[in-house]
Amino acid sequence: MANTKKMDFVLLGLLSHEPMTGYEMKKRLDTSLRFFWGGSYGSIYPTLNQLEREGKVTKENASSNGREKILYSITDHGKIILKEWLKEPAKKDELRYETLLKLFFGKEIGFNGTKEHIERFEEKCRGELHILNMFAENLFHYLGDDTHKHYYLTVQFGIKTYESYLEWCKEAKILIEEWKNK
Amino acid sequence: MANTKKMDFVLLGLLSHEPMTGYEMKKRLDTSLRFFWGGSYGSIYPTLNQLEREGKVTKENASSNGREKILYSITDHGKIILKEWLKEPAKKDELRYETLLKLFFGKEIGFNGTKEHIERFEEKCRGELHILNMFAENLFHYLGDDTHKHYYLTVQFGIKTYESYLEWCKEAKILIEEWKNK
DNA sequence: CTTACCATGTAAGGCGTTACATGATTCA
DNA sequence: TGAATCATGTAACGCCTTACATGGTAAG
Repeated sequence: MANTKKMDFVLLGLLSHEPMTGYEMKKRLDTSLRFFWGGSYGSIYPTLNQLEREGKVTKENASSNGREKILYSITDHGKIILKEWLKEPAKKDELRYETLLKLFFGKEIGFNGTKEHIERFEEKCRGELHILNMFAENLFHYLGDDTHKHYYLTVQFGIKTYESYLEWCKEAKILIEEWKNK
Repeated sequence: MANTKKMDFVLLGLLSHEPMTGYEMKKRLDTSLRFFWGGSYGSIYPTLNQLEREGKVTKENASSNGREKILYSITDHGKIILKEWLKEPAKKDELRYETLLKLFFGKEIGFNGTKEHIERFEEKCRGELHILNMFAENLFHYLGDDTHKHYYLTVQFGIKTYESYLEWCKEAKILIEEWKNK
């Protein structure tokens, strides 16, 4: 069964930016990467241990006072593995929208139900777009740095995407109104 | 552990359009739904049997000559279950793009590597957009029918999305050229 | 003093893909 | 006659989330 797991590369990638704890990696997944990737502690911590066994990261005890804390760093070997993967073409770009599924089968609930789904989606998009715009604004001050430049590209991708979603929402609602009144 | 499985609703939804075989459902997943949903035989056939045990679909032997063939139909109970789910707000709209992951960590391979990823992505988008445009053209002749109207909405969503992806590719490549020459 | 946050980890179990297994028909 | 397509299904196994378990610190 093939290697479909990406978490190791995600964690190596984060550590290529700077050493950090597992907890911090989770936060990055929930903020910077949240638009296009995710992951839970249940997959982060075991993967981190696996990476250490494979010599791709090193642990360093950074507990202060009584608070447990493990700082992870990427090794040279880890960097090589990461680079190899980064150079390979991306294999899977996948979108899974329940909203579209419900729209596709929407005949069963009628245009009013469909419209409600679109309006909920619209609200969510506005929220996401707002967050991404803030990210972009902040990032703008750090564009001297290559890491931030790459980050910026993905943020711009998100902004473009959500803007087009919102346009679609508008048009879709107009279409539905037309269809309803016929 | 919660019910995260959606395949039952997908199959019920397809059968709400018309009775069909498991093989045909797989084809729909690979064509009409391919932009926003997927699934393999390994999850289709077992789910179909489960749905029958639950009284949500019925089987009908439609073998002709020696070729095995099972036609599935949705039951009244199945329709009720489907409608209930359709009325609920969508819970998860998820995008997982390896391309964006490789871009995010792109510092490790430099702007040339990043640019290659974008160009590959661009080509893929052009292909997808071409397919979606053909779908839209064909669908245009069937817009009298509500099922096709809902299908049309999702196709328009895909078209908008890929068009914005292509715009982003163009802009991202310009940015990268600027960054490279500095 | 209590809530939010920092911090690490395991166990159970669901979900879904890949690979395998089988066999008929249609078309070039 | 060989390749593509129609057609159904199972087994192994990997991956990931949810829920649980634990405990310290900072701020109000």
